[in-house]
Amino acid sequence: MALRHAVLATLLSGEASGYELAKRFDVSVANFWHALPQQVYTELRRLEDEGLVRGRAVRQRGRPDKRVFVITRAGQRLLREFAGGVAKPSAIKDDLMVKVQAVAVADAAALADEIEARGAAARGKLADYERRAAALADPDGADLGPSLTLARGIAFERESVRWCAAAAARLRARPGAADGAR
Amino acid sequence: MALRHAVLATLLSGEASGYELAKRFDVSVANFWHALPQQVYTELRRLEDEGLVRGRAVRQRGRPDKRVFVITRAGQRLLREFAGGVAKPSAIKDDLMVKVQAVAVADAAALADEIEARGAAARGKLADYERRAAALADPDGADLGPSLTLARGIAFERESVRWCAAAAARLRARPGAADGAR
DNA sequence: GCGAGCATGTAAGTCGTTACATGATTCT
DNA sequence: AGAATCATGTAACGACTTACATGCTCGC
Repeated sequence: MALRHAVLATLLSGEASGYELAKRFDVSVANFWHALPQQVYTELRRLEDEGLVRGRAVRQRGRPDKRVFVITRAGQRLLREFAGGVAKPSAIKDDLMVKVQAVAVADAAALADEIEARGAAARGKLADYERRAAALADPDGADLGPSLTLARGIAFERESVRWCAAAAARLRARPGAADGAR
Repeated sequence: MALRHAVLATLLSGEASGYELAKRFDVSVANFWHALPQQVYTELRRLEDEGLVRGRAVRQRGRPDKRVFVITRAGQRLLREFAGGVAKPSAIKDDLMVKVQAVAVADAAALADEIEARGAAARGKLADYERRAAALADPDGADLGPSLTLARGIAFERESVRWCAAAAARLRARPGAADGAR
């Protein structure tokens, strides 16, 4: 049960609907956490049942109605307790790196293409994070947390862009060019 | 079922026992994947049942006997099929970053300490990866895959070291010094 | 004698992913 | 007309984590 902490921490930056949170988790907060929309909805329901978040319905015109959630005092207390404990080591799972590790039995050219696509995606995320970092009102005060995690995300994506370019080049330049199957 | 691909890819670099693989997954291959010993043992048994790896017993003196595993042709075929498909986006989960995001309701000094400990761990990993990268026999040929994933790990850990130092400094220098509880 | 490292597993429970399900509105 | 976006969920299944279990050797 760690997704709940990620959800609560995200809500510190302001209220959000399940859908908005889901998008952040699916695409962009991939900075330090990742979750699917279904997970987020399920978790929000549980958090509400336990009084850690509060939701209210918002009528919209031209769009389906939605429910936006805010963190409660009990939620903040839970977060503080979580922050007091020991953090688990970070976990990374990256299919693409597994493929790279296995390039000896795979198609290097196709892999180079995929890596370049990943590099393009990283450039997109980078731009997004930089926009958000620039938009923070008080990067050394109230927004210190988000400012630090964004700084991390920016450094990470910059590094990704660099590595993807270098890796694709090395894969294309490698000696035993054609292989693919045996 | 993606752990199996990570195990098979790791075995491309040479045979290993369950214990050895477990350590690589628990500590160091955290570079691009992460798994607990129990998972590795369970997966190895399944892979052997399916003929994707082959194990043989090795008698040892002064130590318990062990079983070392090698990848089979069928295993290589499976890896190649995996490499041919589309890679899932990478997934990161980092408790420490959740804490950082939530620093507004937490103890900033304690967090700075923990971040510095993480930085020290990153320096350790970095040294390990650099040793391994230097030990590769043919970084642009047979060892291209491991060379690229190590390069990624090295860049990542270097960035971690930098970020940890900067983040700890900013947490200690922040305006509203004492907080912790409310 | 005790802790650390080597070496391998099982069982129960929690978490995450995939597939299914619905429905309105806006853009092409 | 069809695709994309907004908006929210349930159910089944597969993956992962935590707790439990065993036993030997080496160094302090």
